Amino acid sequence: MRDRASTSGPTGARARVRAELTAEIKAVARRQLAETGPDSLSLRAVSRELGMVSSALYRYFPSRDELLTALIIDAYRSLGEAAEEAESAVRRPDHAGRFLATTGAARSWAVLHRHEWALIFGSPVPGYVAPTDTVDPAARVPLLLLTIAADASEGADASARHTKGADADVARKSPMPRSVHADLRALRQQLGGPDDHRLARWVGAWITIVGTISFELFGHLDNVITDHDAFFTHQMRTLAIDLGLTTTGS
Amino acid sequence: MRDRASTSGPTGARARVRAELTAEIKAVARRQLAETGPDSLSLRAVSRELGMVSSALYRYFPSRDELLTALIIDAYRSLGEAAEEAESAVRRPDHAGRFLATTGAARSWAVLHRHEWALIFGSPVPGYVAPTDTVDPAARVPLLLLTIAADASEGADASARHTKGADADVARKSPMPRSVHADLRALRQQLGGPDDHRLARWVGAWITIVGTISFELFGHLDNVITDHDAFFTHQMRTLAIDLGLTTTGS
DNA sequence: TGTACATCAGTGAACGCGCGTTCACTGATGTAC
DNA sequence: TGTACATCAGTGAACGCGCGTTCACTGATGTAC
Repeated sequence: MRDRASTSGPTGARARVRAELTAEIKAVARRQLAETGPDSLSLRAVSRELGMVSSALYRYFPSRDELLTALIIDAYRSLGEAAEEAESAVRRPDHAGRFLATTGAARSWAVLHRHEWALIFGSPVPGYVAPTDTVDPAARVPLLLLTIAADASEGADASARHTKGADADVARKSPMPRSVHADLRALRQQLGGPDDHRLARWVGAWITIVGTISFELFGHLDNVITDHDAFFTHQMRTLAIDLGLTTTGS
Repeated sequence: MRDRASTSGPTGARARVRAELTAEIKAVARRQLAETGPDSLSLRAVSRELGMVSSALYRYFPSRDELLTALIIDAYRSLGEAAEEAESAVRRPDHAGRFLATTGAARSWAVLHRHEWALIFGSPVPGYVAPTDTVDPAARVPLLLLTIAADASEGADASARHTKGADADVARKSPMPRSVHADLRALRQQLGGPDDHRLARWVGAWITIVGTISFELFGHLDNVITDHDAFFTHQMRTLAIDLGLTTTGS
């Protein structure tokens, strides 16, 4: 299975085998996750499938929680990659297209990795506390959306100067409390992004995207909507409209 | 604790005591849920807290799953009541107010009953299949929202005839696939509601409401937004605007 | 190139725990006459 | 009103299962000289 006869890596053969087995453990755990759900993911079951004794896993992960953390980080990474790849295939000025590609890729990934989605966006696993290393991978898709937001609002600002479009935009702002302004300002200092009202809309959009995918995956669309795919796309198109995204750019 | 000395009910004292204990079991289970989460809710732990032997619970619930089902139904009911009560306190023509009261009440309920919220809107419990009795209670808040939608779109139709508002409305429609039309038609036949484009927006709104509450409760707002309450209200105001809701009616 | 020692992967048994569910049982409470 | 029987709540032991984690151990693989 694992061939240690191939070219010796820079860190030595032992280290390479170790990395491979670590990956294999995660792969098996991911597969089992796909059948059960985070709470019932068991080290013993994973070791059984690997043909090892359960205690052997402790050479690779100091505890069950650490394995969970590794899976969470991998899930965020995998989701982020899928979204980025889909988004990068769309021509830059097509803001709406980039948005739809991103959200569509996120949903497709979620449908293909239901329990991994549940692991990162579902109910928190009781007793498990996510360490800080999960923060960066978690921000990947939101960051991607913010780049679209930035590109789109540049265009909007330019065109607003000589159209009546700006009026409609202002009319669709709701009053924003000081505390929200402060939170958004802090957020913009970290990640960038457009002005507070637009930023709030984009944060809301991200929440809606996650919510729409979860709603479907957690079964709440059953017996209500049959064509989940078409429904999702329609919702995202509507969301794109509300975000003021266009297909051709400014 | 349970006094069987009071006036004998219509179904006999034994039945009354039985009903009381059933309620007590659910109450304890609910309390334990608040500490752990659905997966780790254990019949043995519940019986322990009640000072009974674990097998005694089987006089009241034929299995753990049935207890879970009872809790789910109760949760939907409790949420529905909270939302309806809040909504009914707002004067009828204030559509935006009714919307904000409903969503605010839903969030407040969720914050107060985090794990019950997770039970109904979080990741599905592995192996558990929700029976059909949960459908009606689950539809309560969505139905309430639809009554607001109906009232609001009546007003909108009336005013659209002699303002330019209708144009803006049309501009904010995205093309809708046949399959989605069909699904929405079926939905309207069951529950009523406005035309397909508006109905799609309201279904989307319900999904966004649930998603926004879950996003907060499941910890994804942590380290990003400090004032959760103000943030939620702002998001809902924005949503109300996108739904075309006004404060005074037509 | 060869030997001596240190490192590390994997074993197997054990600890101590919890779980859902079944079953034959004891008493107490209700019901019919 | 009083007795005889049926109903039902709750008991306690048991079945069979799974779990995370620790620990002393055996061998194999790598490293330093």
